[in-house]
Amino acid sequence: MKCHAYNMFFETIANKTRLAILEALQKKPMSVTDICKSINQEQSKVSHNLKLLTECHFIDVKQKGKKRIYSLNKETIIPLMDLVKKHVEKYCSKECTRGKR
Amino acid sequence: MKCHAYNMFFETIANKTRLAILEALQKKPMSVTDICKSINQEQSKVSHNLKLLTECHFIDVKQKGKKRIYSLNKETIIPLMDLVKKHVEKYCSKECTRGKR
DNA sequence: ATTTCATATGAATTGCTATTCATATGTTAT
DNA sequence: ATAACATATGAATAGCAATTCATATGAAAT
Repeated sequence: MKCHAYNMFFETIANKTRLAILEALQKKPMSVTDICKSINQEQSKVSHNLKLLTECHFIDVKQKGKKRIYSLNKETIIPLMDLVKKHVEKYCSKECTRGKR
Repeated sequence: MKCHAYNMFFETIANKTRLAILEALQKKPMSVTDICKSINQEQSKVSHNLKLLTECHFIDVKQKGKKRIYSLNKETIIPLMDLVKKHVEKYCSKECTRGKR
């Protein structure tokens, strides 16, 4: 197992802001400004996190006028989220043993 | 999306030590001591991390004599790792753009 | 009952990541 | 060329998780 790559994969996805971005992009591709509005977060914060998501190839960008349109890499993210959903539904449905850490 | 549960799922798995434990348990169920030897880490560190993995139902325990045998929840972890493996092979094969953060 | 082996746990500290703020860069229209 | 909009980036700080160390708990053997 390429442990470093795996670790980076999970570390990148294991973040409230980045998860919110990924969720937002499931609906449709969006510009940075739109993402900010959609998840109600500050622009520089969003940009920093978009960078990490892009580097991990969870999302793609293309320039469109002065905007940069980010879109989801559905091939990976959708099945991944499905897996997690199943797990969460099975084990965390009622009460989650553990609170926020 | 139950964002908190998703976040906890990923945060729990996004850790060098815990990934190593999960990998070790893919071979076979093991006691704490065996895990320590297998991944070459200290006992209290391993125990703390086993707790988190257990709370997320990534692993199970059963008592056997004075040992506690931990085993992998293969139903979730194996397909998950397969997904990540594919992604990593596709996008991170040669050079990973990004170094350790 | 006590010792030994096995594991868990609490609390302090270390270490790292996320956010923030200020500013730079890039793109288009005028 | 300059202004206005859109996004990216660097650096400092804030915030949180990981590790460590000491110790407690638990199980079985003597």
